[in-house]
Amino acid sequence: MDAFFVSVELLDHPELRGRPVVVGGSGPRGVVAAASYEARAYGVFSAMAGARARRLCPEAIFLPGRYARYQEVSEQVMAIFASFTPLVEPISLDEAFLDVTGSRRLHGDGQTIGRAIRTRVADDLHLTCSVGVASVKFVAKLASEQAKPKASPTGPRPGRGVVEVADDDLANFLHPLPVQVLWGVGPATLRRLERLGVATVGDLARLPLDAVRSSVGDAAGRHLHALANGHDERDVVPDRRAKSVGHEETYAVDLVEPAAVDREALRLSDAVASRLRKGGVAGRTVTVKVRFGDFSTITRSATSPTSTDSPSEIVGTARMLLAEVDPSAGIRLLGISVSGLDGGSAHQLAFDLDATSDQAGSSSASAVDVLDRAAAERAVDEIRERFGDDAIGPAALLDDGELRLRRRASAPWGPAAVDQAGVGHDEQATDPGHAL
DNA sequence: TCTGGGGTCCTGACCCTG
DNA sequence: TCTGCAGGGTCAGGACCC
Repeated sequence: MDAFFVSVELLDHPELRGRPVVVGGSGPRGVVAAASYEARAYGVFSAMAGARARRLCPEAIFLPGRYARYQEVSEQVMAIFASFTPLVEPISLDEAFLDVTGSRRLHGDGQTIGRAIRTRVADDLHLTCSVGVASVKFVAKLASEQAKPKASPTGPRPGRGVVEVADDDLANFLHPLPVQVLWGVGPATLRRLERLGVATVGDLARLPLDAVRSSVGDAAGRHLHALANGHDERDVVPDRRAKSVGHEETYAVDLVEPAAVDREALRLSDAVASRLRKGGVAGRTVTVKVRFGDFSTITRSATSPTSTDSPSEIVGTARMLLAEVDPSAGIRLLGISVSGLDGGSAHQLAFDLDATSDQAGSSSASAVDVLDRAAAERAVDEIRERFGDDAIGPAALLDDGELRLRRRASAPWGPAAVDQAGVGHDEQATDPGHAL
């Protein structure tokens, strides 16, 4: 999709068409999530710090971003893709690989299908997309980049819409491109490759494999060398399962008080657990991530013998891990994730759990406690299903009678506002909820 | 200059076990 | 019983993607 987040905003706010519009980057520590082609003409690009974007283009209109709305439109886009082939592999909200090998008899060749998809997306959703056609996934991705519109000082220049790279033209297409277009070449790998005299994909393709492996590592070396030579055996994989579920948040003002850190750990754990249960999965490894004011980042993790989707168990592990972290230097970002996922819902009872009702005064959890808690969590899920994510939550998150849960990605591009506790909150979450 | 959020994958160190 | 080794699991961190 072309400038997807911005295009959705323009769909809902047509009066902004033709003006420089930026999604994200409005807060003190936010970054740009998407920029309209008019804003790009000023040098504003995604992932740029909001402050820099405002300097480059002071007249730009900054919008906070509505993840749920983009998700909704994304589902409509993916449904159109799925009407051409069942083999759709989403790589983000606005991009997907489609294997149309088996659809050609019905819908025509790759170019024809690409044009038909563009027409459907334009007619049904009033959005534009660009299509790359190739027999190799990452080449198709690069071709789609070349098919996109381009920003210019006089306004957006339309792209070609569909670009196909034939198999016998792979080398001609790939080799002149800068090596950083390859998936897996970021700033660190680029520096290493530059030391080998590599500037283009062709330079990399001509190097001996062993030289590349010794420079960037075995796995990355093999992968990049194969890509540079146009080899990519990866199939289009629909229904890819997540391997971890996590939440992290950057705060408008660094957290320094242990109580504030604890409260945020509870909030994040609750959100993660809720998503695990929604996805029907549970995980064994809890990881906490802490980024300090100087941007140094540490992670700490612990793996338990049994998997969990319980907020109390996740926050318990997170608290244990955070006990080793001194927040006095200021915590800029806190994150909690759960990995080692398997099918959730069923609760494995550990041997140290009492199989009978817990005795009064005993500090150990009984099997009955666990089952009661699971029932309570199911009830919470049902309430959230009916009344929204912010309808119910841990009492410890009550703030002046208002429950502030701020769930998945409601402020995905940085903090927007600051309250007295120094914690940025989502401006959309205004309805007081009910605490547990 | 200032660096979000949600992920995946890889590497190396370390520990445990057979 | 001790030692060396290989393999697997865990943990922490880095790099990268959209």
